[in-house]
Amino acid sequence: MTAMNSLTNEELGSTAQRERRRRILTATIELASQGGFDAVQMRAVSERADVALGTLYRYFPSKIHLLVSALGTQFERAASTQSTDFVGETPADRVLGVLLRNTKLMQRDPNLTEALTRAFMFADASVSAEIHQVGMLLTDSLTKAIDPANDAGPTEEQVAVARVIGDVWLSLLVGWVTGRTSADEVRKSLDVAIHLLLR
Amino acid sequence: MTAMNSLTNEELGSTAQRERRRRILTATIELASQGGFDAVQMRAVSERADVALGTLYRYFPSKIHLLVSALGTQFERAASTQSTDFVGETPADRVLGVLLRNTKLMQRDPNLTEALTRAFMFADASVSAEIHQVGMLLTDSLTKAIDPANDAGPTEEQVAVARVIGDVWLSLLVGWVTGRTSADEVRKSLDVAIHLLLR
DNA sequence: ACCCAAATTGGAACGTGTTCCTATTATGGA
DNA sequence: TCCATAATAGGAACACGTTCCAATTTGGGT
Repeated sequence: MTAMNSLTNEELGSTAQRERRRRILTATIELASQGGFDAVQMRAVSERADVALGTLYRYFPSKIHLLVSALGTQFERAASTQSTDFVGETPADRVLGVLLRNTKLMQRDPNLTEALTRAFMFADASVSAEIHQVGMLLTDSLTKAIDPANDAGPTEEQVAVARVIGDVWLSLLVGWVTGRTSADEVRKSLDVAIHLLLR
Repeated sequence: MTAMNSLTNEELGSTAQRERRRRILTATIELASQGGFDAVQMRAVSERADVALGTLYRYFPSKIHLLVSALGTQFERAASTQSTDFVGETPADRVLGVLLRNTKLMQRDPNLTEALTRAFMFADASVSAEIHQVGMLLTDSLTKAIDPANDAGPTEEQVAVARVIGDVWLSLLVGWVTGRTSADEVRKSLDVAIHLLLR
């Protein structure tokens, strides 16, 4: 109970509380989607979610915690809706498929992506729990794309490669979000990096 | 004259102005080194550099511009003091050498690294000029490490590989700065990534 | 040496993230 | 049902990045 972590859905007792948490995250994503990082203002979130400002801070101890948690829920949703349909002969093709689909999804809502990505990158050590959860989701989906048939879990090497690819993807996403890399350059660089790493 | 970019040393007319700029960057690095990103407060920088707050903003239009520019000067200094002494037989060894040395340098001053890295990652499109400069310095030093004897400039492929390696390094640095990756993990992951990319 | 434009100073003011406090409301055990 | 405790509401207050302004200083051209 360190007041340092976001409250997860599981440790919330009553239905009303889970409902509050859901409203907060929904409001966050709506605001982010409309105006990006800057539009996610804590007062605005609390009003739209119909909670007091103090309550918002009890659920999420900072704007960054809030946004990274929102990113986590988005990733969970994405992971649950696409887990099994890998296309492609080679690991490189499948991984590229997964990442291009994710990239396209995110580029369809640039404001939301900007908000979530910048929060992720700006997060400090106090957000490591929330960050770690997102990192795991990403690495998992990549190792599965590398080796979909494997039930025994990925090898150390596969995890290492997946991590590197995830890192590259994140860097490229940051470049795109911050306007220094075009969508097309992201695709090309991703292609280059993946084929270098999975050959 | 869009007031959107940091003033570079070259476009500063008088000696007094160059001196002011130097004082500002020195103050920035000192404060960052002592207390990290949060300690670089614009009022504190202006006081320590003995410039008015408004002047500070005339030289650097935001805290992020200021920190990314400071990062640029650090990179320049590092690049000028180490440019020619590559050790190692293979490109992978030489690149690893360069990045491990840089990593060690940065890990010796964690607060400074935290401040500069987070600024770099948080920067938006308005900082692209400053960002681009840093990116060039990094990519250059990597392509030189890959192929030191080459006077004709790197190939497209070499640049692509260098960029990917730079991205991975930045992501790892962010992980370390935010406390989710240990220094040892950074070394190991770097080793893995480089040997995957340069083989 | 003088004048004008630009640069600098010093500080007030504003916006937004964060903290804090008191009054009120919900919750769970006796 | 009643009480003790926690949770929430409502909003003031504070910190720091940023903007703005009036007064002063600096520097270059004549």
